[in-house]
Amino acid sequence: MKKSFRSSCPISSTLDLLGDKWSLVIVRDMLLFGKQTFKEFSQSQEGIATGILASRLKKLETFRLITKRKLPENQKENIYLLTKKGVDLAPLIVEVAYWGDKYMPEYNLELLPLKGLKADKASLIKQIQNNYNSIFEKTIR
Amino acid sequence: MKKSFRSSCPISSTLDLLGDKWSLVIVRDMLLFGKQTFKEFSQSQEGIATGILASRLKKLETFRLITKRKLPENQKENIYLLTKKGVDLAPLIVEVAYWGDKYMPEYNLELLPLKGLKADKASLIKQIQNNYNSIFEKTIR
DNA sequence: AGCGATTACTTTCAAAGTAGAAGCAAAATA
DNA sequence: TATTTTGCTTCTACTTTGAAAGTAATCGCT
Repeated sequence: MKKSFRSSCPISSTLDLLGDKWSLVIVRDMLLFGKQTFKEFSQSQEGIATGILASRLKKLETFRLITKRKLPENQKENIYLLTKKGVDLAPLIVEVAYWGDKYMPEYNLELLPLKGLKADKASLIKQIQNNYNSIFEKTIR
Repeated sequence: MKKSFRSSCPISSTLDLLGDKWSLVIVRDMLLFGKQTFKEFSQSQEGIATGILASRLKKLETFRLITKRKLPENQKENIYLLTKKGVDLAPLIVEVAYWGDKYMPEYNLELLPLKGLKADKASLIKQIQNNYNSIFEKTIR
């Protein structure tokens, strides 16, 4: 895994970390679809290869956007959860979704969790984050 | 140039187009630093290779995020300008900058055009877009 | 008009990254 | 105990990237 950053610019540094085709898709699946396990991620619409999925999960864990743990009642599955650093990507993801929905309509028809909520961006972000936090609570306790 | 999209999700489709390490750096340079020519882009802090720069400009032009033209008084330089579709990436870029500034402080020390403007995100976006529009007007007329 | 410098690329090629398939060990289930 | 599930790793082919060098058109100077 490469860990070098091209410059001291926060934009290019963020792109060094997340600027690939898969990292934010994984975060999307966690934040909007509540996915938590390797298997769930590997079944995304986009069809991520398991090797790439493994390397991306490792990178996100290394940079503390997600945590990996096992639940006491299940020693087989790993549970991946977003940290605050990861949940704080919600505004960025929402902006990506808005721009994509506006400018790539030929390819995008439905993104279920965001439907009918376009009026108020700030409350949409809040709702996504609150929803994730309740999933998080439900999972770890 | 690949033109295929993995799914009908606006997030993954946007990442198919812009999810690489360079496209948004070029948009940043146009939007925040007013860069307009191949030479100016090739002199970014991050040191983009000319081959990659050429391919990214072509892609951005193909998808109509930027336009390429020559000014009557200079047949040598190409002038690249953002379209509305490109300027509308301002909110996304601002979110990337905010997240990076918050979570990668060890690498990011200054991004000049955004300094001291963190209080009000919406007006920052507006200011960036208005500023770009005035650069645009100044250039083409 | 001639000449070197500048600009905007293109080409080349090795290195790195990606994608798909198969393999495998540990844990859970039958 | 045998089979399935889960979470990977490994393998191989293919694609993309990055650094350097090359090229053609235009410009600026004399």
